[in-house]
Parts: sequence; C-alpha cells; structure tokens
Amino acid sequence: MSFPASHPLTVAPTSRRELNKAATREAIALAALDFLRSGDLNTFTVDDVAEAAGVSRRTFFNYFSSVEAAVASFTQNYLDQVIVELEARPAGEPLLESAQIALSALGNAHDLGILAETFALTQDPQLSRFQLQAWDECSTKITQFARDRMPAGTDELFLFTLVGAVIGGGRAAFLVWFLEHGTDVTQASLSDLRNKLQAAISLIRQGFPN
Amino acid sequence: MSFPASHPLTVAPTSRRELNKAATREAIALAALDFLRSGDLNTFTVDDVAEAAGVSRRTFFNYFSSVEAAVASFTQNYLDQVIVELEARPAGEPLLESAQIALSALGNAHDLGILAETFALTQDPQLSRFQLQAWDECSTKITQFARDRMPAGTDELFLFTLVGAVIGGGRAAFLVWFLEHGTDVTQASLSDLRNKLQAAISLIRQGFPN
DNA sequence: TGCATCTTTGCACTTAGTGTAGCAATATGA
DNA sequence: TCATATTGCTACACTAAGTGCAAAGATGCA
Repeated sequence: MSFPASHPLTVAPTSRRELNKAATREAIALAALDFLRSGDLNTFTVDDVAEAAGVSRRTFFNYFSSVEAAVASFTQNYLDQVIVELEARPAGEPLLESAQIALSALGNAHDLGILAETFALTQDPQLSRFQLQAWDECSTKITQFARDRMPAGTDELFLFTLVGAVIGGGRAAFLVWFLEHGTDVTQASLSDLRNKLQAAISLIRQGFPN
Repeated sequence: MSFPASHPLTVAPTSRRELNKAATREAIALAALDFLRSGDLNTFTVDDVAEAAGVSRRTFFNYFSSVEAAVASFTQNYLDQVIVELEARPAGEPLLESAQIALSALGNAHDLGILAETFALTQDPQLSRFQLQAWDECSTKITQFARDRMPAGTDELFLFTLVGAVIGGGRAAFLVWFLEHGTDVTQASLSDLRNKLQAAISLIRQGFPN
C-alpha cells in the first residue's frame, strides 16, 4: 500500500503509528492476495490470512471487513489516486480531458502489476462485487467533482450519464487490457493500457453515431 | 417474481413444481424486502426472513445465498427482461436503438415500484454490491450480444466501451429518476423514467464534445 | 520517566452458510 | 387409481464469519 507514502499531500502524517498501521494494512492485503494466487476463496480462511500477515484474527477485522475487501483494497487505492489526480487538474480544463489524464496517470509498474493480478483473481463473483463497489464509489466522487466544475445548473442526468459513461469506459479499457496482456506488466503493456484508457475516453467523447 | 409467468417464451414450464418454486422464491424475496422496509440489514436475520416467508432456514439458502442476493433478485429480474427484449430486436437495427428500446420496455407498474424501492433501500454498501453485480452480469451478456450483431472483427475495446457506456448511462437514468421521484411510481413518473433512459442513451450516442 | 492515547489481542458470542440424510410432495406410467 | 421414481423441503450438525468488550501492549507527549 504505497499510496499514503507516495502522496504526502496531507501534511505527511508519517508518525510511527501511521507507518505501523499502513504496514499492517499492506501486510494483510498482500497475504490475502497470496492465498488467492494459489486457490479460490474457500480454500483458506481469515485465520489463515491473519496468521500469514502476522496479526491476530481480530486485528484482521479491524482493518478489513472481509478477505474480499482486503483484495479490493488494491483497486481502491488506484481509484483513490485517480481522484487525487483529477482534483489536481486545472479548473478550466474540459472534463473528459481531465478524466483521460487522471485515469492514465498510473503509478509504478509494481503496483500496477498487482492491480492487473486482482483483475485476474477476482473473476469469482464473490470477489468481483467488491471491485465493482470500488468503481461505483469512484463514480460518486467524480460526479461530485464534475458538478463542482461544470456550469451551475447543469442537468443532473447529463452529469450522471457522463460520469457513468466515463467509468464504464475506464473499466472497459482495463478489462480489454487484461484480456490481452494478462498479468504481464511490461513497460510496453503499460503504455498500451494508457493508450486504451485514452482511446476509451475518446470514444465516449466522440459518441457512437451508427 | 412474476418473471417466469409473464414471459412464457420457453415452452411455458408451468408445472406444479415450477409454480411452487416460483412462489417460494417470490415469497422469500418479498419477505426480505419487507424487513428492509423497517430497518437496516443488521436488525434482522436470515431466520427471521425464512420464518416470515414460511420456509425453513435451509430452504432460504437453497434459493438465495444471502439476504442481499434475495433483495437483488428484483433488479436481476428487470435486467433479465432487458436481455430478453434486446434479443427480440431485429438483427439489422442499430445497437444503441435496440438498447434504448430494450431498457425502456418496462414491465408493469407494481414490479417497477418494487424496483424503485430497492434503489432506495440498497444505499447500504453491503446491499449495493449485489445490485452492481447484477448490472455487471448484464454488461457481460450485452457485450456478447453486441459482438454477435456487429461486423465480425469489430475492435474489442470499441465493443466493451460501448456496452460499458450504455450500462453506465442506463444506471445513471435510474439513479436520477429515483433521486427525483423516490419510490413514487405513478404513470407520469414512469413515463419520465422512459424519457430519461432514452435521453441517456441519446447522450451516449451523440457523445460529449466540449 | 510518567501519564494519556491509541492499537492489538484474546475471549465469548451470535449469525452465516453448507453437507447430509431422511421425509414430503409431485410426476410418471400402468 | 395406485405404485414408484423424482424432486424439493426440512432438521441437524458443523465450520467459519463477523462483532463487542475489556485487558495488555505500543506510541506520543510533557
């Protein structure tokens, strides 16, 4: 979970406690991911994950409400970053351009590799639910963002549809990318992901005249 | 669960057993909805729902894997209908037009009222996950449908983005509709929902040139 | 160092979810 | 109509999820 460290925007809350908590959180999430790599959900338990992460079962639940939630944290982190990037864009910039840039302002290769892996490992419906929720929460935040940046009184349906389409397109780009590259995250496949994200948003912008 | 009855497309499997099962399923889902109407998820248990539906706890789990899944069945039914409507459209028709028609070919007012209610009652993240999954499964089906109807060799990113945008727009229409009308399902609000669905798809078609 | 604050842990408890085997209802064929 | 095969329902037992609580341990601060 390199998110807090790589984005010291909020006063750098790098106290010992914060560091410890971040490390614990990451350890748990990684342990959960590791179990998923070698089997499906019902081949291991929360106790297993907790033990592997070196914490008690109770502490696991202090950080995540379930294994699924722990695995979804990687996606969550990426989307949180997208929001940060989005809010860093200049106010005058067209919204779809901001979205294009924010979505493809991807982190380092290692984090992205894990993100790609979660795509692979969360085909199980039980797991995919939590990914979907992460995207949905992101939608809500972007809608709020868009409402602030658009002219006052912009039609709500227009707003929601725009954001819904952007998120739908973003997920589409990730999905197609993953279908083509799997968990292979080279520099080349990364740049392809950026291309796909940009292409998807471009399609949204242009529309689909038949 | 009027779905099987109202769509006797598949040889009318109306045997006694089928009828009983459909009735039980509906009873369970309605019982779950009823408990949600008067409190949140953790104010009642599966046992409560089973008892209210007049079945054993074990039978509940024979039909649904959780209370959340039971509540999501209403959305599921609507989206299943959308797929049926979609597949009934002529092959030559432009895809977005088919989608527009299929999405707004809504069932009767009573079923829609319940659908609207589930929008209201599933703001709880625990519940919304299952709604999101229903929409996502619908996406997958529509993507397959679109692949079949588009020229062979159509770009996959184009396909996924188009479908992602359509589903995003569809959900946006429902959301805005619900935000405006709540669970009030009159003839007028229904026709507004149809308008919103059509408007959303139109936006997708036109695109968002800034 | 001593005290206040926050985090982790163990324990006990309720509820979720599932395998299994027997029982009840429906279907089928004469 | 009856006998029998098939399918669904139920009770029971069991593992694991998730949570409240209070004590112990770690960190922050003066």
